[in-house]
Amino acid sequence: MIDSLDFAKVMADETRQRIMALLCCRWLCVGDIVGEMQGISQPTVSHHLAVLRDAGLVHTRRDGKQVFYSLNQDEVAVCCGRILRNFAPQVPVAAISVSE
Amino acid sequence: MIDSLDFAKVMADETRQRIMALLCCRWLCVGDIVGEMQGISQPTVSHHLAVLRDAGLVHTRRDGKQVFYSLNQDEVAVCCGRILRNFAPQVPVAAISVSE
DNA sequence: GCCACATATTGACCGACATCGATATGTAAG
DNA sequence: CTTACATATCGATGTCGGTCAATATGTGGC
Repeated sequence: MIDSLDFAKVMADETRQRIMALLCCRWLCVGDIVGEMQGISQPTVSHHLAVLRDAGLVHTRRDGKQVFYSLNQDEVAVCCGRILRNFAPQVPVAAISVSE
Repeated sequence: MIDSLDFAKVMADETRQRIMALLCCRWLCVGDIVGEMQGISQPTVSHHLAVLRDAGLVHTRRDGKQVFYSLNQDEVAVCCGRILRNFAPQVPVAAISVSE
């Protein structure tokens, strides 16, 4: 349960957002993530996964030697709801464009 | 029109979020903002207002010697919508808690 | 014009964090 | 239990950005 500030800090990194995009709607193990992130070392990916894990923004599952991650979309939605409540209280929910 | 990454970077600072909260639903001039932000100097406040202005997250109005700012809630909502679209596409909009 | 006030910009400093190589930990196979 | 592989942690380095004092710019009054 992170607040708006911590959520923003976690999101405020390009590498992390790339990893989040990779993990959206699917499970990937660390090795596969490293494979998709050209130019980023394994320790760096592992570091970012730890940040995301500590923030509760990813799900984790171990399978043998591999550890799989996937994005916790519900938590993302909760954090966005918190930002909207704090900083856009007068905008009707229906007006928030989610499609396209 | 900033993307998810720049939006997160702008939001990822406590001082900026405090200023944004002050400017939510009302106009304040720089002097009044400085007055509310104890421990933060006028140049620092001005710097953060410039960041918010460049990001399009505040409205600006000059009145004589004073410059007034207020939060651009619509832009906040647009940016949150973008995050939801990118990182929570499978969460129904109705499930996003905005109240309370 | 000059002065007083409000805000913005500049330049320097410092802390936070992203990144890496090296190494440690964990796990399964043989 | 040793080896090989997958992931995590450590320590060092470099960069980015928040902060301030000092100064510049802008605005209205006289």
